[in-house]
Amino acid sequence: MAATGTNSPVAEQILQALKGRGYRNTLPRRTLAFAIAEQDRHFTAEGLRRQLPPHVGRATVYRVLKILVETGVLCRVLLEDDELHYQISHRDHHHHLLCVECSQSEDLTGCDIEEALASASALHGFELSGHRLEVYGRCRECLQTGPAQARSGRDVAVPAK
Amino acid sequence: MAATGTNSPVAEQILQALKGRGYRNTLPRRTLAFAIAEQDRHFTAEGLRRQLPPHVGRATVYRVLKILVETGVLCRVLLEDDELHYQISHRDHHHHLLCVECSQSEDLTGCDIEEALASASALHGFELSGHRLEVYGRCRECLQTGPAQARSGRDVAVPAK
DNA sequence: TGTTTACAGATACTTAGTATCAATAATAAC
DNA sequence: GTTATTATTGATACTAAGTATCTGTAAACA
Repeated sequence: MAATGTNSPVAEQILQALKGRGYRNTLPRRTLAFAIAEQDRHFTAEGLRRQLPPHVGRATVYRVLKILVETGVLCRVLLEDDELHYQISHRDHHHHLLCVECSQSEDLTGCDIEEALASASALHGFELSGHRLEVYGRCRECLQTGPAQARSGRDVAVPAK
Repeated sequence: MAATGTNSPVAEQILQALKGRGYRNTLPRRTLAFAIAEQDRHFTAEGLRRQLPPHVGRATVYRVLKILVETGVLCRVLLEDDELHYQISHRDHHHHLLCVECSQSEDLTGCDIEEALASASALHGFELSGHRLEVYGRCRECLQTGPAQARSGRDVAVPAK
């Protein structure tokens, strides 16, 4: 079959995940899988759609994205400006270090907030059920190339005061 | 004037904050201030609007909310389902413990993630600029009244998988 | 009391996503 | 291979949340 000609392990992985869940292997889904595999940054649903041939409908894009998030293939990341993006997920529950300059993202490792959260919640009498954490900053590459620039504007994702 | 008759310290505080920033004291803003003061949970822009007399326009509601967030009077909280809510802010940068059952929220104290984040980011070569953290769970009251209930469904704000 | 100008509300638009539904194409059955 | 079943598609319309624009209005201040 045509599409598989372009050998893309990531796309194959996505299609496998769908197959494993009993979803059919359709042309739009293959198209989506290859398009997603080509993203090297996090992306929005609409941004992705713009990169697809026009015959792939909006609804289909959203439908497939939803399935892929449920399947664990993609995860959703929330940017500082509240924009919701998607990216390939490499592990189960994890957090992201998001570069506000180049949109690169890394999985945050070496940060054990789970324990701290658990004990803090306990102090409040809360039974912890989940949390969401996104971390924003500038990545190594951007720090090297672009000289830090007066860093104007808000620096945290909360009321600028 | 009618509205100020109802003595509400919170509303007064909101109006003061606006005044201090050079914003005019208008009828719609007074109406909004009193309505916000009456909220005992976090609320959405639309939800708030529905509680207002119809002559207060949509645009006005969103405009005032934006100003109040910038002013630090309100802060935005993000629920597990990505819904954006607003609530009165008591301090500068802080996080929330959100009860998924009764929508109560508490400021999370006794949780020093800043340091952990800083060192973890450093490991990745990131220069930290901000973060966002929301914690979900069940509050003391809900734990006592409603017996924990099989806790079906997702328990974390990440791909169900 | 009048003038300036911020603000209001109406309206239209945008973005992100969902619901509906008839036509189509994967898959399974034969 | 052909056919039947049914998931999936894309079009369309809709919703929710928010922004842009614009004209009339009303605060604030002199």
